[in-house]
Amino acid sequence: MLEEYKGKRNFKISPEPSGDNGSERKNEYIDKINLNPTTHDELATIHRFVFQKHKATHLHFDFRLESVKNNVLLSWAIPKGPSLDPSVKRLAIRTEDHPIDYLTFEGIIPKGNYGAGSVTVWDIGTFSLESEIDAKSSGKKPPHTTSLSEDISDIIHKKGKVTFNLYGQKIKGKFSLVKTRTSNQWLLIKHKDKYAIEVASKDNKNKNQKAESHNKPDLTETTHTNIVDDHTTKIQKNNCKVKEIAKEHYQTAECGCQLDETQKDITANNSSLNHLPKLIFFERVKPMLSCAADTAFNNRDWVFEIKWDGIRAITLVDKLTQTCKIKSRSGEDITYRYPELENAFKNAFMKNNFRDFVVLDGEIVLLDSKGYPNFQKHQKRMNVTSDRNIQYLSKIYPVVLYIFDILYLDGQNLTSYPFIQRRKILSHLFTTEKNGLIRISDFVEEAGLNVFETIQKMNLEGVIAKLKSSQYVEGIRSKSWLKIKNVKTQDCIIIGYTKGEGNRKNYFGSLLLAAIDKSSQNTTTINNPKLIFIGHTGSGFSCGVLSDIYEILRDLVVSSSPIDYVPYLNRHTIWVKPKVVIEVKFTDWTNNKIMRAPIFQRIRTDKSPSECTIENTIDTIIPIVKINERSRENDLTSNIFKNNNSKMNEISGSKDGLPVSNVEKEFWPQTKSHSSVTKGDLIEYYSKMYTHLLPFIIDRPLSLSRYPNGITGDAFYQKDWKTKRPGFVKTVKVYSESNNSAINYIVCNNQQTLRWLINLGCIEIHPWNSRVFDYDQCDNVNNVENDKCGLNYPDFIIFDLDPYINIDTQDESKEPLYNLESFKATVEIAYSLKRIFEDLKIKSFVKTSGKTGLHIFVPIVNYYTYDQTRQFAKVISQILNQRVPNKITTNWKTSDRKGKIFFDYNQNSFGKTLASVFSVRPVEGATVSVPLEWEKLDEINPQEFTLFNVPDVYRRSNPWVGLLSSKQNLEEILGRISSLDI
DNA sequence: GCCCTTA
DNA sequence: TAAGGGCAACGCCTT
DNA sequence: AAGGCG
Repeated sequence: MLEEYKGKRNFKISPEPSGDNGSERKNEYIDKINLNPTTHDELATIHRFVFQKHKATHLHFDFRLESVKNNVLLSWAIPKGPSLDPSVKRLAIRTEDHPIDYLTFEGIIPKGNYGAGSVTVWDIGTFSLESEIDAKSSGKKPPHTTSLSEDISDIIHKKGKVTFNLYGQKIKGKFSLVKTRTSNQWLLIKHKDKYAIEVASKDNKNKNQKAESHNKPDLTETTHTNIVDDHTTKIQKNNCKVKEIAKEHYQTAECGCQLDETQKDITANNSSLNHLPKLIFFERVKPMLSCAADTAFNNRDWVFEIKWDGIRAITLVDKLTQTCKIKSRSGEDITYRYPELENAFKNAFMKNNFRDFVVLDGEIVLLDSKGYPNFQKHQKRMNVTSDRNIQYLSKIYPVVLYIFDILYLDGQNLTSYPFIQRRKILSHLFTTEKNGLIRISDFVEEAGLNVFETIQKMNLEGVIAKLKSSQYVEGIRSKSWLKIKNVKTQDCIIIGYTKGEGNRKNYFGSLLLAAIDKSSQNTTTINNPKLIFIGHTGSGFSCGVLSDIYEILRDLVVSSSPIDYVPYLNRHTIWVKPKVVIEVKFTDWTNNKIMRAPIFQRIRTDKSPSECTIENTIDTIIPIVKINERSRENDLTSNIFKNNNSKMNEISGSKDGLPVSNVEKEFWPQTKSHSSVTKGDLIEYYSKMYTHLLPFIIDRPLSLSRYPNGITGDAFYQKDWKTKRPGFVKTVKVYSESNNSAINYIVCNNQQTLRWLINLGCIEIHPWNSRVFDYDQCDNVNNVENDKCGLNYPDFIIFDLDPYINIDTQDESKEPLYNLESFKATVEIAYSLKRIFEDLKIKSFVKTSGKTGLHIFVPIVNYYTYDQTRQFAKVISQILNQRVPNKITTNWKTSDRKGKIFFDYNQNSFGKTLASVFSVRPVEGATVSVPLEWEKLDEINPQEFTLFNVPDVYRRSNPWVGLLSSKQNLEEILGRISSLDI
């Protein structure tokens, strides 16, 4: 009987009853529920039930009914617990039978076990099966008994429906359990009787009485106090006031997540939310959400507002400090993004009728010149973080704030007031200017259909219907706020599909859609209508439809696109004959005439492709860019075609299985001297060279310089890695004075990381000149400069020689020759430097920068700080300047550098980097920074060393092999400087 | 946003 | 029933 | 390039 129960549990670990205590019914449970059976027979007729509160992964209720016949507890898990409202059906999932002992079980099921979490008895009592009870006496005189001949387990197996009366301390009255079509799913429904509480009814006298009573103390208080789950322990340890408040709030919220709105409001009223300091209230409050509804309606109890297409914003306006604070739907502080709103509030402070502060709910909207919301423009603003851009954008694209609710006023929580009253308060509060940035969102009573018609004509996003009497329910999708979206629909022709991922890998991921563009009819004939691409849809398919459509499409596959021009592809595409018609809904047309967020609705077997025309839309049609105008799109398209037979698999699959992307992407465009170099070529180069490269970058923080679109595309620097990364990628947090916080640097200590970096578009690698000593110490302001961290102690002194730049003669045709000339001049200086080093008996190493300069490394023991090595380098630069007067400059100013070699000793500083040895440089020719023998330096042209030949040239020898082990002592060297001949 | 799974 | 996870679209900004 | 947002 209890095999399933036993099989799921390990009774050596779990305190739950094993179910092996024999079958004797014990009096003790009966005693607990205050019955005094006098005979054994009477005892046998008593059927008991229990509701247990089970804090497992989710808080839920376990409902158990005793089957005397089988000596087990029939069990259901009820996520939301019982409801006393007959109109509320509660899902009950049938779970395995439990032993009778479980009736009074309370305890903690340890982590890792089945049902891990705490179990408490929430209500316990007896029940009687309905069929045995005289309807009149139902609920009045509990008979507590059921005939021995009928057992609940029989009814359940036979009928899939059972009705019974519960006689508990919290839960009383008639209930039914009804089986649904899906296996194991039942519904627990309260019948109408004197215990029922109908929340929905308006003339309900027991308004304040809860339909559900999860918050009542548990019956077994004493036992319960021993049951402490992780969460409460944690909270109990914090006893500062704020945390106490947080605790209360959390606990009500924890229950509240399962409550319906009426009860949620009541708990909010009773909680300390009413007295919260303003900041705490503001920070904690979550926006109330709305449920989706299909159609608008007319109803006296409702009001209707425009659904503004913008960004939800909760605002704290503080009159005392003359500030406002705006937070987004997710709780992020976004005040700084909208300086114009801050200003507007400042100006409004004098003119409003509140004393202290208010908390408002609204939507930030960017309006176009005609006053219509423009979300696409808004997107350009909403993620911008740089101050300058924010200021600029706030002037050219200012936003407005439509306020539609007030949650808090001068220390008073208004969330439990009826909506209509809150709106009254709100309208008395502000005198808003007609074209000011702070506006109150209008509403219309009753006439929802009219409002919807109007917003449809205006092409707005939709309407929100709000129940006049409703309270503000935080963070909940409440049915008292309904969104009715102005959705558009479109019949489309499927022209292709992409492969699905994850559990959709055996089907398609999305469908490529096309329709007939009426506006270009003049270029087409009736027999050959012009199909244009209008987007991908990947949502709205149920399991069955997914496979149905897939089966249909598989027979229609063709080798190339059935339409002339597809502006972009998001992944590998399989084309199909344009035969199948579907209907999708979508929110709007984007600027490129692509549907925004299209959702599959249904297959239209009743329509032919020729009927799929695009309806006229109000917004202006912006012509789609031609292929030639957008080379990037062109590239993407061709890449995807090429991928079928490309070396993508060769590179990603066979070598090490690390994922790479867009290997065919052109990173260096073709030139007279070389064909184009792809990202795949770059990956191949580094995979050949990693043994040479890795020793020079291990344990060194990296500054990434990224070129995701090749050397001609936009590039950016990146130091702080904030998002996720593969497990093999090491990082180190380094304290930064300028940020007054730690920067999380990438460290490349293995081949996989190198591959990952290259795939991110890091053409070159920029390591620090010092290594991490202890990865856990560098984020500490006190350690970052001492030897615990290690990063302040470089391994080499570096000299960066850059040839003169002649700004006047930037003529690309002369470039190679010109470069060689300046390189030769740099070599001369390098040799002079080398002679100084020889005089000082210093070992030095040279590499090309990969461009026209040279990098000279003097390896040292890492005992000296950057400040010391920089001083040393400065001394060397002075000596050099005396030996070769007027040939070098250490001045950054380019005018000063004209005709001279720039000798940069300032690179010997904390956090400064150079492109590492064997780095490919993002310049024409895909040249590489290569190490050289000093003697060979005047024989080579740095342009000769490219990503293509370096692996071969350096396969056998590496002039820098001894570098890392040649750790020289600066003090000895300094001793020799004084006796140096200039 | 939608579907599916989970309890 | 309803919350959470997985999978999709598009355009945008960020690093 | 990849993540995150609405």
